[in-house]
Amino acid sequence: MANFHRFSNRQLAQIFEQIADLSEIKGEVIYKVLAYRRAAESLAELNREAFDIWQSGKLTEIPGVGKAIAEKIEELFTTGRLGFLEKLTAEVPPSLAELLAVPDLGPKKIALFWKELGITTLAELEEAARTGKLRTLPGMGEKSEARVLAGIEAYKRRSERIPIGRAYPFAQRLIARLQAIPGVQRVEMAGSLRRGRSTVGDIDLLAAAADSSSVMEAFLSDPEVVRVTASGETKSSVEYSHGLRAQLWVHPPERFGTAWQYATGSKEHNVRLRELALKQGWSLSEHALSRKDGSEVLCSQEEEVYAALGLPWIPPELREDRGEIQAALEGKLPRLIQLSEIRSELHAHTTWSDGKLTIAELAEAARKRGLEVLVISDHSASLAITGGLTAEAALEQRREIQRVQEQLGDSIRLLHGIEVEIRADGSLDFPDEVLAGFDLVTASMHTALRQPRQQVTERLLKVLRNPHVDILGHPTGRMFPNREGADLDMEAVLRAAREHNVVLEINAHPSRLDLDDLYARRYAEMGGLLAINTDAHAESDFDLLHFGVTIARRAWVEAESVINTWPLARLLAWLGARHKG
DNA sequence: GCCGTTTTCGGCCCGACTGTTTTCAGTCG
Repeated sequence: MANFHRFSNRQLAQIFEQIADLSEIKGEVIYKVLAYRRAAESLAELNREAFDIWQSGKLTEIPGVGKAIAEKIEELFTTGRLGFLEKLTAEVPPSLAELLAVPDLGPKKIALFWKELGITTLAELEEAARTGKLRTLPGMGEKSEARVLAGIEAYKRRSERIPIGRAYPFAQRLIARLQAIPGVQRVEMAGSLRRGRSTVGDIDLLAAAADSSSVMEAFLSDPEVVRVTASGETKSSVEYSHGLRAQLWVHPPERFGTAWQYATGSKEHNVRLRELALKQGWSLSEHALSRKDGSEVLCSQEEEVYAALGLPWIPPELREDRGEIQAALEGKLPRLIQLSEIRSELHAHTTWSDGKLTIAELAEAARKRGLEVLVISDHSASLAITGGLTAEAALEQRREIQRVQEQLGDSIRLLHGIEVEIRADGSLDFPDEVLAGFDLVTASMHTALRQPRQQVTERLLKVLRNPHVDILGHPTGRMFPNREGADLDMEAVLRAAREHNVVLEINAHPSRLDLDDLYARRYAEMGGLLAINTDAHAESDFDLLHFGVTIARRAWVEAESVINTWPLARLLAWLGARHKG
């Protein structure tokens, strides 16, 4: 048995990203650079291990991976090294790649600074800019030099990508302000925020107005704006005091459809769409669909853009160049789950552990939102910080739930669940006979997430074999922005969950969003069932449900695969069948 | 370097904004 080097998808993606960066600075043909970059992106969002795909001899089936890149991946797996990259880094100092992340610095300028001034690091670049050396270079002037310094500062204070839970409410406030401006017909979110990515780089907004000047001015002069990074007639960008950035496009209402389609992206989706347009004799831009003779077709609605290309409207959550255009061409787009189809909350906490509401208050909050079923599922004892339940307390809680149910009548159905703690050794807080008493058992990990891959994977496999476990809660344990999830062999976890018919949770809290869209898609494709839960600890948490639904939509998931969409009778029948088996 | 219901060779999205090189290159999304 050969000793292979098991690079993760992420490691492979980083390697090809580095090749792309250094090749670009070197001045390599741009299409090679783009090919490496596309392969890197493709690897990064693969929902299976490239290593496994290599072992089955199917590397070139990965989009963007052809013969040359497949050979490089194979070299990495078999030797642990890549001769091509070693040659490249001998030629182009690898420290230059970091400079590409500085705003307004691209490969051409970086190559210029390197070749003319020998600059290879950020510190050297800053020094050269401060001492006026950059302005002497061809194509550079005082303003460009100042721009480099500003870029370096922006890079240093640059926040990481923003969790959607933070960006979304801020975007809503911005929209409300802009909508109040006379002449503005409509303001919408665009970009990765509209596509529902878990983190966003900046907030993209699009306004419809015949005349852009007043809305642009309002956008730029907002009291929270600390810096204007671009300002034009149709597009402006700003930075706010708390580090968020936003970008606003303004287009006339009759062109809103093409503009919104463009501003929503993703870039890759747009590229594919424009390629398709070209094949059909169109040129597609944010302004219009145009023919070669210069004639234009204007679209005020997005649907018209897609329809002109012979496609059904593609929901924004799918626009990631993950096969959605092909599916649309074939009429095989999924009928994505919608927020309104959710009937039950299966994971919520009360004052019996670390929740803020009593059972009655929680039930009322759920009922007010139209939920038909609420599973009370507090923490179990070993998660001491939450004041988790002992087996005795759980029995007491069950009686309390029954009492509250009697008061509520049939306005909402309460079930008694538990979020039982998965201990470090993979055992659960409660013995089987206690677990058997609950209507629904969710098992979750909160501690010892840093265990080595094999250990933490085994730990979950053991849990999944337990017939009392119905749902695996927030499977990886990740938390935005700081805590990485456990280093799981996800393929093994998904297979085991499927084998034992365990439901995987998409935890809707914006700091979790766990499972993520890639693995949720994989699990649904395997025929597995999902649950979308808010993990509510307070009343307002119920309103975070849409974030979870968005993850499911990004995962191409239909309502049928999500048990929260099932009517009570079906849910109970399913639970009953599980617990008998 | 990848890819193929117009191509196994010859393509590979499109436009705004900025600064500098007075007609365009670089960067970005």
